[in-house]
Amino acid sequence: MNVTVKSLAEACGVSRGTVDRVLHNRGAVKPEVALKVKTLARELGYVPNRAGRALASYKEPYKIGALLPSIGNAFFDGIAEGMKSANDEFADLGIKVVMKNLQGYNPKEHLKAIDELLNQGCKALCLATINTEEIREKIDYCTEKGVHVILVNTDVDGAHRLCYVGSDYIKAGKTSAGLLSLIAQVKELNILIVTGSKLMLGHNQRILGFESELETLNTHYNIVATVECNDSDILAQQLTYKMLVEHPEINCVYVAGAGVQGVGAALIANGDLSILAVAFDDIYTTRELVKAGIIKFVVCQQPHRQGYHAIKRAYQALSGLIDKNSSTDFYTDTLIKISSNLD
Amino acid sequence: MNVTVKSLAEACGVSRGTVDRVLHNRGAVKPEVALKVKTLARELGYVPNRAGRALASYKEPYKIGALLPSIGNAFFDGIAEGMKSANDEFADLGIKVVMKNLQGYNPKEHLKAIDELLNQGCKALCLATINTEEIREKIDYCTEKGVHVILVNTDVDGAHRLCYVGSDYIKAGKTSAGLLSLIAQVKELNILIVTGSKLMLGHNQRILGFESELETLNTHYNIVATVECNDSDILAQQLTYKMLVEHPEINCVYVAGAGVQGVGAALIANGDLSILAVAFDDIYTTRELVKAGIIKFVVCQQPHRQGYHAIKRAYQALSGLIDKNSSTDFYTDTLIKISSNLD
DNA sequence: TTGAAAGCGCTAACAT
DNA sequence: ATGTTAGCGCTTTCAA
Repeated sequence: MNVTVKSLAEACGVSRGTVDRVLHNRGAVKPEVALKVKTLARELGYVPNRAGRALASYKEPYKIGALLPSIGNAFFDGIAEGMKSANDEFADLGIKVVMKNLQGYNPKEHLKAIDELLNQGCKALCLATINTEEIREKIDYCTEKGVHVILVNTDVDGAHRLCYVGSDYIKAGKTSAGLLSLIAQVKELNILIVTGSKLMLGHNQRILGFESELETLNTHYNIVATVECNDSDILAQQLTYKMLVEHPEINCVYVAGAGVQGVGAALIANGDLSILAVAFDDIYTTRELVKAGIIKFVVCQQPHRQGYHAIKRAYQALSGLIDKNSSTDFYTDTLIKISSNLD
Repeated sequence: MNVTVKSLAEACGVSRGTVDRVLHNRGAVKPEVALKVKTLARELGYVPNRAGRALASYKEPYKIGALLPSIGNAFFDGIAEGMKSANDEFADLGIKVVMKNLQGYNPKEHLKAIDELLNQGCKALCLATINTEEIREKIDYCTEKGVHVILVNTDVDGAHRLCYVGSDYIKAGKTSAGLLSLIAQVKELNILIVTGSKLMLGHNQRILGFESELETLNTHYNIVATVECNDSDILAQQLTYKMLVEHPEINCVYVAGAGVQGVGAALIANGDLSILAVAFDDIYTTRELVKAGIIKFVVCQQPHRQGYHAIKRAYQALSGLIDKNSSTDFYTDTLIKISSNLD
């Protein structure tokens, strides 16, 4: 038989109410009693029973706030869907997900959105946000207040968060380089890198991993140029086309961020199908380019699973099943997709 | 507010006990009353609350039986681990997984093992078993008795089961062909197929998918020979080596089943590193061959996730959250692994 | 500062 | 054949 609040209370010689107060740090308990309960809980290996908790908190589900810069960015659809299915699955265990959708990466708006989620009474947050000082401070503040913070898809340097759930961007870059080396039939790869933004940690890491693996594998390569398209398809198309014309030696295009559709358009306009173009993530427009053979393969990061898992982690934290110590980062698989295994 | 047993009982004008009897088909209810409860339950959209159920059945967890032919086959380790983590995760929701491990594919032993699980009182079964008539009948019998059957990793033709959880073998074969076509630098692929057994549905489907995709892609190919190694490394090594010597034109080896290590040994002995060898699943020995460049890539099927999901489905069925109609087959992702993304 | 008790949804034993 | 009730583990409110 497992350790329950009741048995723990008996073991401590106090009432269940007192045990509950101690376990949830809501004060009004003599320090020495609190200590006794805490140590005994650890020793006896008390683990809260989810069913009991869910039932008791049924009238007032715990709110989990989710923030996604999803407006106008199809990639986040998958994450949002994953969050939704987790919400449905865990609803009867006493949680409720509150979604907040933003457009783009304006720090002020992100801060405001987080505050709104807090004001709505969210006891846990799943955030896909930006890597700035103010945001980091806000996250630390939440953690201090006892609000569990899970960072989804993009991490924030040095923030005190429960865990990160998302892609391993370095590994994704390496994988891309590995497969490129396998399929390349040229003496030397003359590479054009099209990145989203040099301020985006993930994009930089994809480039880092890419180059490091090319070196590990002794693949002969040469970065002809690196251009920044701000995740805009139009800009991506213009820049790519310009570079292809100016540098006819380019035989490989590496798209590290969004703007894939724009790059595809430039490649089609340019007309040289032997150029090895590779990219990330399988949103609809990218899939079409892979099917058409314009892009040889994409490396993907399971957005649905990221969303699902972020909410699951939040739920587990709220149920007392995990804490800072027992919750490691969760990296989704690095998936290679070619036309034969798209969806 | 959701519809509960209590509110449903009120709506029907009967007691909670009667509603419970109807929902669990344990008789002693007037047919007309039963009908009323059933229709009203559907109309009002009654969904059982897991927390309540878990709590009520806490003393006597529902048993889920799992059967794996895992002895001496490292591939099944991943599935077993997945089952174990699902067991841990759902334990406090009122289930308990009973594992049964067998060696090989002896129908008599499989039938006996299933009977033992039934005798131990399992209310749901997760089976990785064989595609024979007797087994199919046994599965149908279980289903008739109200025991939920989930087939894991390999399906059984025409069996009345709740669902299948596992790989899409056809797609795996296609994916293998697709990537092979991408990396091949020869005019024509002269292929040696090494399969596990022609009696194994999955192996056959991998070959079917493989050939069909090669044709779709207009890849020039020629099947030099197909040999059967009975999933034995020793046999695989002998047969492969013999074929490589007899047919020096072979420039590609397609390993559809187990015995990968044996094929690797033959390739090493043969010494021609330009031969494109591809295989399935990333057990330890296979991983080493990929890292060494002997095997160019493997196509994998997420065994951990299969085990986890099979148990989860069983739990959902036992909780009344899914039934035959609402439970579709679950296909795991078709993962391409090269040396750069082998975890 | 602490204890006692009610109640969440469901099941099963018991009563009618 | 049907209704009633206790109790699973936990939280929270009220009482002391």
